[in-house]
Amino acid sequence: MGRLNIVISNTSEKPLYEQIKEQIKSAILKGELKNGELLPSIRNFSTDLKVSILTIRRVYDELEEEGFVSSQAGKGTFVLAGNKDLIEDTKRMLIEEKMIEMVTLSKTMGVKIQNLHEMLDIIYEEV
Amino acid sequence: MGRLNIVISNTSEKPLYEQIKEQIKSAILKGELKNGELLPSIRNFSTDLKVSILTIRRVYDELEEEGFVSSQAGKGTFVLAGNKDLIEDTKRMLIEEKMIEMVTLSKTMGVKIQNLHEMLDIIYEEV
Amino acid sequence: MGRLNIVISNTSEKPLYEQIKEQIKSAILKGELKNGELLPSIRNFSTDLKVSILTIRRVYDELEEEGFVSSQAGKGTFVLAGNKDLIEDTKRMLIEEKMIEMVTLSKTMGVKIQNLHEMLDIIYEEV
Amino acid sequence: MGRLNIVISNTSEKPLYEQIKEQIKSAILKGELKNGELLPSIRNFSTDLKVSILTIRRVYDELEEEGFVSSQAGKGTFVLAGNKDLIEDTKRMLIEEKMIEMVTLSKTMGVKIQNLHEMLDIIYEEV
DNA sequence: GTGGTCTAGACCACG
DNA sequence: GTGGTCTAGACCACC
Repeated sequence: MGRLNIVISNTSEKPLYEQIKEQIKSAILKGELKNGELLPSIRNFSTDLKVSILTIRRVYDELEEEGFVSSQAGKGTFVLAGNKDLIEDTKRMLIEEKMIEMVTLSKTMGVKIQNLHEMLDIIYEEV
Repeated sequence: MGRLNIVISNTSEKPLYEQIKEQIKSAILKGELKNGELLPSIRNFSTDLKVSILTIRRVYDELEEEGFVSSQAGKGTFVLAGNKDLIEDTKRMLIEEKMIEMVTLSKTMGVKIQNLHEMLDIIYEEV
Repeated sequence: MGRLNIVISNTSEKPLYEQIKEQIKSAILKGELKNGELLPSIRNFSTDLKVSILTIRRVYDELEEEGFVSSQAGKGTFVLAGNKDLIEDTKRMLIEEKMIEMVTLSKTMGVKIQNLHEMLDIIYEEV
Repeated sequence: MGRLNIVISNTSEKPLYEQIKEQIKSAILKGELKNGELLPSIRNFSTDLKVSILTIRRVYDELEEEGFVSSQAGKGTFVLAGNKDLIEDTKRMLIEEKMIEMVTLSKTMGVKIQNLHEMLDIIYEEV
């Protein structure tokens, strides 16, 4: 399968299942995980990541609900990256969401659009 | 005192104390609450907002810890907006934080800086 | 609260969480549970129904996801029946779904529409 | 033999054996498979459909149990469509089952019989 | 008190 | 082997 490096932070305030879920989703969106690829079995994955089976199950359940994977009893859990629209829409949606938060905050504080463009250039270089 | 309209949403997933705290902080950053202004007493405030006294106490405690207000026994809780650096730094920090999140996400998805500038203009108009 | 009689069948092939979920949803759709009503706490409910806490949690989680209830830490789980469109759409959708299954089956077996109308009248009287 | 086009969906949530079984049963009920016809051998069938021999064995076993086929060691598996009553009863039973589900649901939601007749006409046209 | 998250097991149907 | 469901506990933040 494609590379799948999951990093779990115990100090993060985010739930484990959400951290794992986001990283898998991100790997699909970035194209690192391709259509039809088999994800690790629930048991193996939970052993590798040292988390409960239920945590991984929740990850797979929610990813399936959102249309990114398909789980089949007796077979495993597969990546569904065939739906290009879903992939692209999700990308744009995620970015827009963050940008709206930032712009809303900026406006309430009286920050001008020019300053934001400048900040954007600087930050895009740095990160 | 300056304008201080607190809106509490029971359907929000954010804790009550955080909603209240953010709105007070925002009012200070926007300059609606000026240096030295007296905030409502814990008792009055909790009555007005129909929340527990403990909730307001937590709000004031955390705001004091962050340096935005000062509580003095027997006198009340005052706004500390005199420290211009704190105010400006806090503004920039909050915005930068959001922008870094967004840019990081965009880069992992291969979105170009031009597209972000375009999105920024559009969203700045809309929100 | 409104009446909330949950009947669990251990012999049903349906998962427990689905049986419970459907009965709550049905009670909301029938108007037996009104907007704003407080559902039993997860702990009490699981004790009453003699099922695991996790099972009830899953019920509430999915009902929240579908927009029928709202859970708030420290407060409880409330009925959201205010959205009339959601309620009516859900009703029609559920019935349509079943009817499409039936009609599809009937057509593949060469059953005429007249026969279906007759069966419908008979069954509507009986059940 | 009569026409026997089996379509297997890997994304369906239904077990493979059930998908295959239903399609054979449906072909018998529709008259596409006639009395006495020889079904493919377990070995050939499993090769054609690219499924396990165990899966086909289960299909034939259950169909035999329900009286739709007869397996004879050394000869093969034959369609039993001679029993007209079984065929017709099965048809009506399957449809009735679905219709009862739908009507029960409709009644609990206060839907009138007229509306059901109207929906029936519309759906019969569309599907 | 409440829900939100997590663990460490288990049994089942399916392939 | 796989995922689907379920149990019986636990700790946390919030109110």
